[in-house]
Amino acid sequence: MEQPRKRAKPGRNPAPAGRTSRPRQAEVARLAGVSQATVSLVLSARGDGKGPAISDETRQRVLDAARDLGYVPDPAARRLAAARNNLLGVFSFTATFPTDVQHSYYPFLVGVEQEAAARGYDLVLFTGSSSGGAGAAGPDALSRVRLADGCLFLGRHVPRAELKRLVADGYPVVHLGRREELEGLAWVGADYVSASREVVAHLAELGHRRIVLVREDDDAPASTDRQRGFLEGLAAAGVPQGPEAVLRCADPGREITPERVRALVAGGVTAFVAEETDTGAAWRALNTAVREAGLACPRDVSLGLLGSPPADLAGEPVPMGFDIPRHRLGAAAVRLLAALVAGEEADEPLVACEFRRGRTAAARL
Amino acid sequence: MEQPRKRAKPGRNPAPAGRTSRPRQAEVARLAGVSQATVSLVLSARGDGKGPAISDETRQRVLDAARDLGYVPDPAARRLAAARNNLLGVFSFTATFPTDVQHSYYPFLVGVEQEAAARGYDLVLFTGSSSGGAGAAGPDALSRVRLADGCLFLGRHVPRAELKRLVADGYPVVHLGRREELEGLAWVGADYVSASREVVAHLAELGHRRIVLVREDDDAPASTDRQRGFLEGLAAAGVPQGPEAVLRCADPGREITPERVRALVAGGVTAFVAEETDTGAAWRALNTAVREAGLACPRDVSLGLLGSPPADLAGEPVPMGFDIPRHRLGAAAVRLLAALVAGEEADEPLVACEFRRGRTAAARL
DNA sequence: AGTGCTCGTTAATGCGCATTAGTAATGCGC
DNA sequence: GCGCATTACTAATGCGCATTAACGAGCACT
Repeated sequence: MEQPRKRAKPGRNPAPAGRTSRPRQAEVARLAGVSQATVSLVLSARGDGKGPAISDETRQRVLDAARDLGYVPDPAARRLAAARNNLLGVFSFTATFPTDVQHSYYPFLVGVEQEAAARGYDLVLFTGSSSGGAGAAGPDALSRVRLADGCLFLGRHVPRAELKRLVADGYPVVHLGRREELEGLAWVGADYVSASREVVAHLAELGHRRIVLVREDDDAPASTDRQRGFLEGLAAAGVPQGPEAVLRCADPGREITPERVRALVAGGVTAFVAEETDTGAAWRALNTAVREAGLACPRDVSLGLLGSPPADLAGEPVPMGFDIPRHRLGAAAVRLLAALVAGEEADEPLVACEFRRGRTAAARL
Repeated sequence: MEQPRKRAKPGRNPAPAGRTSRPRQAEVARLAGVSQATVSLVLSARGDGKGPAISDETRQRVLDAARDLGYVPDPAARRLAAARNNLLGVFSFTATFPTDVQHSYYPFLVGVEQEAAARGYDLVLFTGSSSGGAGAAGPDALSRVRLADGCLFLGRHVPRAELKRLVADGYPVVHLGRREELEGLAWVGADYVSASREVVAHLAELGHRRIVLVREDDDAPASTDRQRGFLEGLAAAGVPQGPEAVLRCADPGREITPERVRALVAGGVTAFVAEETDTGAAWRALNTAVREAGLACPRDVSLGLLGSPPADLAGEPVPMGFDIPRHRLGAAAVRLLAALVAGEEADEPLVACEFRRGRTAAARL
């Protein structure tokens, strides 16, 4: 029998002797007087008593030892060995905490966080924004997220190719906001269509027949959905007016002039709705034009906002419209992601927006 | 020689046959006709040509193979092998934030996020709500942060004992805000002393000689530092007035009355400064009292604010004072933490505040 | 006493990669 | 033609954990 030649041991150097590193399962095992395997069995005990049984006494010794040492499993090792580590990623290409608080994803993150915590997941924030500096963050920028069991994506600047790759690899991904162009991409979104329809319905109930939508020149789903809901609402109210009821402006501030508003009103229009965007330009322009046209808001014309007003208009009367349930959106996203991670075929429906009565809509004179 | 008994091979099952998983280095190696080690060497080539040399031809073959297969490294394995997971924790309690970050901790987090991203770290968010996992935050709640390579702590409600434990274990921890009571705790903070001194110096330059500080009844470092800077500023201006120049109020709203202000002004006081706190009570009270005393702000008395004004006073004239560079504070905290994680002995100095000229201070009449 | 069980625990293994000792091949000098 | 250095690559190892076959002890029943 050939005796294998004794070789020195290559591989990593031992850990730096000086610093006491985080405790490993091996240390817990030593302290508890059991094997590393036992520690793993105890600490990763699955709810369903499937695995090998462990006596209560041993279990307690292990738990005590783990607590005493402050043991925390290494997510990387966990992920490598078990293909999961109870970590959910949140990836955003724009900074997750933008300087402008109002546009931040924070309300959304609150929902995400709550739901994730409730399900025993921790959150890892992957930031794509500044990592590359000049943007060229390399093709593997997104692959960092694979450290987590699944990942939530925020923002519309998520590179298609990378996302597609993740999806194709079967990696659990959920996109915030409707995004159907990518086959197999799971997403959660607010139901702008229904909410917008509801706003129109409300105006119709108040007796309005001629209603105009002011929107920006953008083809994002958030915009087109609102328009669709608006038109559906008109149809439902029995006043289908076709696309001429929509004012699509590249620059609402310039195009929505007092004169134009006055002309429309003179032509029989009694209500306007504006879409919400990051800048709030449409709503802002509409408001200004109406005021400068010398029209009083709930009295002469009714106004609606398909979304929430910009923060700096907090002082103004609350506009009739709807609020986006960012909390619930976040929670829904996590639920969906958790289902994907678990291999289930969950299907999270659109999240409904909340109608807001406000003070800018009144019965038609 | 004892022949070790032949045993069956335990361990993981082979990967589920169905799904074609993404390629590993081994597959790339096979395709390129080299060993896995070579693939690793090629793909993780460090800039400094330290490692073993690889011929250009081999390198190219490997790169081609990797590209053909669409190879993407597994971050979990990468981090496991590298013995660090490039994760930084951010621990905060949602409920309350210390005075230094009260307005919003976004600016701080922005800095954290950017700096972390720039250094290749990802962030793990721990908050009061999620830290308990299944809800109740047990005594070992803080233990969870060990998941990360190091952790940033915000707020003063971090349990001392737990923090101490982490520090004692050599776990890299950085606290936001001066915190010297805990031996060995690294922290970053704004230099309130210098900034407050500068505010006083500015007033002195304008000719003010009798200046009064309005502060709340709190012994937080943020408060005492401001007072110290204030007194140092007086001394530097050659008008040391001792502690009687400080109005320490448990309830500024009640104690800083118009009468009192009028009396002080009658007694020769020409300028007031207030500390910034989470509530902004001192500044608010001072402002109100001055107005109700019938004094015009820059004309009759000059005012200074040792910090930034509360958000709801955004409409008022910008107060003379200083701004806390929250953004840079966040970045500094990450730099410090990264140094600790790397085992370096970095020492992040206090971060300077920015003087703000404002419109509430004028030359003494 | 032997057989067949269940229960509790452990040894051994691999996840995918980085690292490094070792080896084979080649060049170089004398 | 023999060291010796250099170059190019590979084998072996371990990171920390989960998994599972195997093992030993205890027990009941032939």
